[in-house]
Amino acid sequence: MDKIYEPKQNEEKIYKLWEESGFFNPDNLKNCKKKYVVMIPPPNVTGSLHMGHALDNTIQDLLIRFKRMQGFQTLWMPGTDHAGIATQNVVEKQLVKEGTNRHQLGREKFIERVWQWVKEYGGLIVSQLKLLGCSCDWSRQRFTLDEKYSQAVFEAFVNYWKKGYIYKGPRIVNWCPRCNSAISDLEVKYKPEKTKLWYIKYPYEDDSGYVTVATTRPETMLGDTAVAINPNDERYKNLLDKTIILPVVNRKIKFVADHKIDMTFGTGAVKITPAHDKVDWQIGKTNKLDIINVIGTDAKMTKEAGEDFEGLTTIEAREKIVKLLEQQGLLDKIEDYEHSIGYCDRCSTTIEPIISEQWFVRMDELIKPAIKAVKSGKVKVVPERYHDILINWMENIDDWCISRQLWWGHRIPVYYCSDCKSEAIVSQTKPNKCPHCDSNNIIQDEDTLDTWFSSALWPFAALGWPEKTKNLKEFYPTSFLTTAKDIIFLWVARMIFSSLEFMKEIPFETVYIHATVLNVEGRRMSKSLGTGIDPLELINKYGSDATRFGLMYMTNRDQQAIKFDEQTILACRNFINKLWNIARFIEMNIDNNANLPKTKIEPITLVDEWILSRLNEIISEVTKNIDNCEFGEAGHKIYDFVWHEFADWYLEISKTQVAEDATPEMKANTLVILKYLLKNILCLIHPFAPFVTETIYQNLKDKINLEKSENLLMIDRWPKIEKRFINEKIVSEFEKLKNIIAGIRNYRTTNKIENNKILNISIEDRDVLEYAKIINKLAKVNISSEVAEQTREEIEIENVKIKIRE
RNA sequence: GGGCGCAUAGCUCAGUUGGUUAGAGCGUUACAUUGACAUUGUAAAGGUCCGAGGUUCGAGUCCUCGUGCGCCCACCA
Repeated sequence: MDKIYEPKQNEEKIYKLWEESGFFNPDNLKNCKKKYVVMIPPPNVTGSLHMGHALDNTIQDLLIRFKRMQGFQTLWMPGTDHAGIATQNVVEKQLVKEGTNRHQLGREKFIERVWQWVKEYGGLIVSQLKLLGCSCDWSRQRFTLDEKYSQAVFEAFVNYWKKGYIYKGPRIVNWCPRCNSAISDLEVKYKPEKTKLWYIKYPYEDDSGYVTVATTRPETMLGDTAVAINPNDERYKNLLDKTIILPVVNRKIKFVADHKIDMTFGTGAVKITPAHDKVDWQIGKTNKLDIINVIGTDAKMTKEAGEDFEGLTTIEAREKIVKLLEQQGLLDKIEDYEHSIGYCDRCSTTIEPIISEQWFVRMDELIKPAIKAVKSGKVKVVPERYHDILINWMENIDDWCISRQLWWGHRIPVYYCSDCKSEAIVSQTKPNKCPHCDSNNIIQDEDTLDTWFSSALWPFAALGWPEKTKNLKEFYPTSFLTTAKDIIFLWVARMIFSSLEFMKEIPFETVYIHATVLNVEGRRMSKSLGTGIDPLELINKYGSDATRFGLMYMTNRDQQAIKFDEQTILACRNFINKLWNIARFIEMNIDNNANLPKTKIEPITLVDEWILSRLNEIISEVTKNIDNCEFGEAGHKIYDFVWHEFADWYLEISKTQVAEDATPEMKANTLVILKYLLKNILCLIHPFAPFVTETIYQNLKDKINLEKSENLLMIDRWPKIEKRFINEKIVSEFEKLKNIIAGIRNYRTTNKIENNKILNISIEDRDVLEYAKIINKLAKVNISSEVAEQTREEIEIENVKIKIRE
């Protein structure tokens, strides 16, 4: 074994060894009593490993390896997501570079192009997960646009349709003019922006005055069809019957009363544009107002906006209208104002609320069992605080807009007859002819489904649903899911209700929402801002194990953010190396004493008993910590125990126990304990740092195993707690000895005693004298029990008098 | 507007049900180098536990208010 552990020389080799062993695949794990299943949050096929993935997947691999060693039949199901908008965007950008676009290419050719891209680059994230050491069952890997998976998606759609949950209709949606598609509420990100609040006078028809409305978007007034006030507002109570003349357009509009109106904002009177504002749309609906679309899908003013405005951008129209109002003396005042404007999560284009025909899933019925499952704790949410957040969202859920005007994705399985124009035909496959008129002039709906519609089915569709596959039967429901908090609603909630709908069963028992990895300044890691740290660089620099261990070391169960500090990874790299050298030291001692085979553990000395007790306490605590998602705590305990108890104390003291003057019995016993400790430590560390532990194990398995064991550490048994070794009294007694040694060391330093000088001291305490050999070695002293005649100084540690002689 | 989280050493964080002298890693300082490891060892310095009030024999820990930072949700015209 080399002096220093070199990750690069071992990681690839070891990963190959694991893969070839077949034990990532649960079918090859024999004699398992229970199952443990984790579905990977399928990364976007366009993705490249970032810090969030590194954390997310380290947690999953840690648990899978932990459970596998505990004898569970473990399945970690991998896959990638076709990621509608993201992937389409990537390929569209390529096309722009080539001087063309998707419309020139046409739908079919474009999709072909995307598939080509996926085949060429889609495997990147998977190869990166392997570098991280992920023990997924790659033989089961799925892609959300696989043929079989697509069938599941269509099955789900048809199912919802048959139950009356799916409807198509005009509704106000968040429209991204760049993507040329509707997006769901969850895909809109809001940013505060400084703007103006324009106060506009709307005159009454009878010339008796005017009502002033305040707006941030004067251009939308072209589509106004009412002015709303709060029914309790005294100021407007007697004006409700008045007819208003909408300036510029000169349309007659009326007052409506609605409780949604905040009397304290602006003038308490609000212009209502049902076609271009969500609230207005709702008010329009309850009051049966006309809808006038003045902004088109290209974010430009439409024909309905009038010929003076048609074709203008919203900003141009705004300027023109403000000018007109000013000329007509209808602009009351302009105030500075700050409010939030919505942007497309994918491309940061300003969202335009417009009315369009979209497909929706009615949520009121579907969500009920999901709420129940979470409330009852059948699905356990960790950390606890997300429980209420999730419930609250589910209880206030809106219908889900599932159609996207994209080409890359699952095309909506709805067909229309071009001849008889009868109602839509919903079918998993394209019908040969129209059931009404027998025409074979059938066309499919142009839209595709929201990517999250398919991801929502992941826990069971990836296992083969709707077919009753062996996989589905064996591995559903799953055990654990972990993900970032930003997709709790987008994904987690939707998996829960989809699973309850189609499987009549929860998708996972526990969902763990881990922290977000921020940089050390507490900012979001972002590629475009250059504030990110690339986990692959860390793996390259410090090794996969150090990266994993470091990430776990800084993760606390309930924390919401991790301020990522590279120093921790460095510290963990050193820890990995420490472990390596512990193994080297033990190997050296085994080799030096090859003539002393022994397999029974019989602690002789206090230190023996102490380390055995401590190890078993640590095993017990770490096991509990991991089961409770307390990965950081488990990591700290392992780190501290291995380095600062086992290496610093036991290993140092063991040197006296295997020294030449030690009895063969003492030597043999010490060796057994060293082997036992090393084996157990390797097991404990393996889920955190699989490569180095497996490397050491492959080097030393024949030397350190006390009983029959597996060829791979990966499938070896998780340490069993040996209660007989736990002894608190011994531990506190050893603590006393440690303190005495530390006290003498401290005396040496503060008195500037040269490092290589052996200090003569006397101790009369008989209990302490028993450990004279150890104290002599570790504190560089020479203890004598005789009463000292010449004493330079007397110190007292732990009630033990220590006389320092010349 | 509603909700959640955080604030402890120069930096990143632990601190369990309130209980002696508040801990760790990194960094800093001093000393140590041929037998596991300098990616090391030993020791040290370093803290008004954000502020104010309260409960208590006792508060980093519990309560109230405030300040600063971060996050989420919402129909902020």
